[in-house]
Amino acid sequence: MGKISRKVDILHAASKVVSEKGIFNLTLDATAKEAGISKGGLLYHYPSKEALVQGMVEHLANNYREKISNNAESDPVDKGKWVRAYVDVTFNQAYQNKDMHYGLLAAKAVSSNSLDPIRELYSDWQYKIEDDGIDPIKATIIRLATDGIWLSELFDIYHIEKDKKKAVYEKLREWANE
Amino acid sequence: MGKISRKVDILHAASKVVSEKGIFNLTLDATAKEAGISKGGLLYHYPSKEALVQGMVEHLANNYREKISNNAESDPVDKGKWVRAYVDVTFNQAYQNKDMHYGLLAAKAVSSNSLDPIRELYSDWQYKIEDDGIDPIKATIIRLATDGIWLSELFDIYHIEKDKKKAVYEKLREWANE
DNA sequence: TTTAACATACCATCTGGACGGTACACTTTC
DNA sequence: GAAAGTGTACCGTCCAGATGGTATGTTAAA
Repeated sequence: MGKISRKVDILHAASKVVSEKGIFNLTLDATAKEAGISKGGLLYHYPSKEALVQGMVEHLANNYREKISNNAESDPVDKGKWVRAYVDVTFNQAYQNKDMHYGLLAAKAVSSNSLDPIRELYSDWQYKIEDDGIDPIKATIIRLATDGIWLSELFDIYHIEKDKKKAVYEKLREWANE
Repeated sequence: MGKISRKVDILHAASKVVSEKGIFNLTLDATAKEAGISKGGLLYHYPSKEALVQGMVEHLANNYREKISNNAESDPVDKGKWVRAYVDVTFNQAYQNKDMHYGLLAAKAVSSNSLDPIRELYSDWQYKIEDDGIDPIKATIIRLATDGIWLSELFDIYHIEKDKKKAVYEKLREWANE
């Protein structure tokens, strides 16, 4: 897209490779080709495959963190705002560049440390969600159900239908207000 | 363990490799070594890497299907029995040979078709859960939350604490009775 | 003219899997 | 009942191809 950040373009290219061809085909060659540069050019920006995957995870984590923060902070009601933000962003906003989730798949494959930024995010959210003014177990369940949707979709084991997804979304939102 | 089924031993060995060393190190050599046989011997039982992974997924799917069926059929109360069976088995029984879940990770990496047995299971359960005598959306949420736990654990992005897990379990069971 | 942003050529290593054997338990044939 | 044949369960070696990464250009902007 923009010429400003070729690095982000490369990240998108890598995600596309993973989503279309699987983790085993996330090679430097394939990523470079998808990004329209040579392998040398790719290695200039990301000096190793691990660095590339790290970049994917960090980009995803930063985007996600920012979106949820914005959402929670602009919520007029205090009680349950983090739970609502989590549900809202995951259901409605994160799916636009859903391909970026594939960075997690790659990270899980490459090395265990690569997932650290996401783990940190999660433990942070869990803390906020449990202190959100609603029953913490209920809040946790709402969060887990939300995770269940995107994880099973990322994993490709279960794709929920649009209508059902909307109904689930509405019920979860309802619970986040009680 | 038993000498009866070397094939199952091999499957366990492969799962162990994935869980300990990651998907990229699931090689025929590593699996053979872990199983205590040679590569040639391994290839006798599973003629290709894809066949090995296929074996892992099928084994997991069969075990899971059987456990849930037994659980549901022995439930004295009809209403909500499939939802309860799903929650019960996933929380309390599937975690004994949790390592087998790593077959899914391997399958996702190797080829898209390898996951078919699990997809079939899932669509089957979804059907039963929606026709279980309780509100289908609520039933779906219970199921999604259950998935959220094991998927995020498998993915290694969020590990729920024991106490919290128990509390979640009890609340989900409670909802499955309403 | 220096430096950022690439491209090209090349190498060392790893991996799947094909293949030729081996050991041994059955079974059939004579 | 011994010899010959047959199927099962392995072992160890070899190799073509793919892959991550290095080393060394090249070009265009500042």
